[in-house]
Amino acid sequence: MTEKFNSIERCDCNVIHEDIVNQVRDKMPQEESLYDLAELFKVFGDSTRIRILWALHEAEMCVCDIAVLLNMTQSAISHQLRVLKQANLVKNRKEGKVVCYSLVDDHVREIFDQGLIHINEK
Amino acid sequence: MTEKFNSIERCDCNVIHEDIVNQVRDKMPQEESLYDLAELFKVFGDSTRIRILWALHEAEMCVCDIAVLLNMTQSAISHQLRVLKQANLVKNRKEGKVVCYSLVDDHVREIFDQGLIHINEK
DNA sequence: TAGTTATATGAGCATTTATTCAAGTGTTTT
DNA sequence: AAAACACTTGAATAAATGCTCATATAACTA
Repeated sequence: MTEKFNSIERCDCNVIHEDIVNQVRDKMPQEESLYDLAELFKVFGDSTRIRILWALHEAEMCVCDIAVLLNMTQSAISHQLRVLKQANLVKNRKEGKVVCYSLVDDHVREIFDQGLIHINEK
Repeated sequence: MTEKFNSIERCDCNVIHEDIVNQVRDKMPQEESLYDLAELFKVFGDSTRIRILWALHEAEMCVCDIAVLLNMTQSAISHQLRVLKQANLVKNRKEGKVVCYSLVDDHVREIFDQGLIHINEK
């Protein structure tokens, strides 16, 4: 939101390619959309969270089960589940003392798959 | 690779849900795949890089043009292009002094789209 | 050859982030 | 009621990260 109008030096290219740059500028989505998109991918950009998401894609699980599965502390898992929930990727359900987490929808799987396609094609 | 065998306390859940946890464990991809996947998404998880990728999806561009388009220094753009190249998302082509960058393939667009589907559905 | 242009790179700095630790909440069990 | 249990939360810390600044490189130009 804090648009900057600093002293980015222009070069000859900018003049030569002015039309191209302007065309691209017009086609770019609004700053906010791209920021949100980056925020979403940032959530996927951590191996702990990726592993949690993958696990939840297989089955609904409680915090302590995920902790044992990934061999990490409950606290660490709980912190990351919070991030995942804020990103609207997981939801939870209370069953007595236990809190069960699951995926909100199946987008996660599709995003995974796209990523894997890229990785497996190098 | 450095597998940890620390003192993650087991709870009653782990015993009750032992079968589920083991099933999920068996289905989980190898640690390395998920790590690579996280690394890929980490690259997408920055708004500068997302904006560069989006721009390159519209047109092949040189470093200084991208810098002007995004109103950032050439140095900052160059650093990020390096990250994108290491992730095998962009390639470059030298034309005299000028270095032109473009997308390696169209996976980027597909990964974008999956992300946008999720964002637009809250 | 000297100077300019376009880009790359390394060090430094400020910010973000993932985990740990300690303490707190709410539920169940004894 | 007290203790145990599953989980959450906030502060602290170490590591990672993005940008800036100065400098280096490589190609073009005068």
